[in-house]
Amino acid sequence: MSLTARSSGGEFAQRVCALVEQIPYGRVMTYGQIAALAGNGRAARIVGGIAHYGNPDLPWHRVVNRHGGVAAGFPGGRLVQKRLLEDENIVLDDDDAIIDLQAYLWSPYEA
DNA sequence: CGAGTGACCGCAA
DNA sequence: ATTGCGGCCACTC
Repeated sequence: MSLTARSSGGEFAQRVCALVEQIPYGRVMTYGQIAALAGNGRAARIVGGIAHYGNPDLPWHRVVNRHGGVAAGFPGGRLVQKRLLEDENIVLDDDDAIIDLQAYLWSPYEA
């Protein structure tokens, strides 16, 4: 049907996908926040699962963990994601690949 | 249909 | 400061 790609039929997953897709350039969101906005602040892990099985076209590189850094699992490694974030003018910490959430954390209410 | 799993989060030694 | 453990919920095979 319309959900051609691995769309994760769950409603929760679709909301997560929508939020990630709406993350603007140069901004990031945390798994916990996305999960909370999707309806379950405790389902942060599910967000990661959706990222793995969900639509690969979404800017998952703009999604970071509570520490403001990319977690494992990203295709290529944190170096790849770090590069993608830097490509969006996002400043990362030296080698920890940690970004300033207070500066880049975005929320749909801010839009 | 059932069980396992995970791109997390928070807390405890 | 670091390391380890459990819990929690939805998705996939």
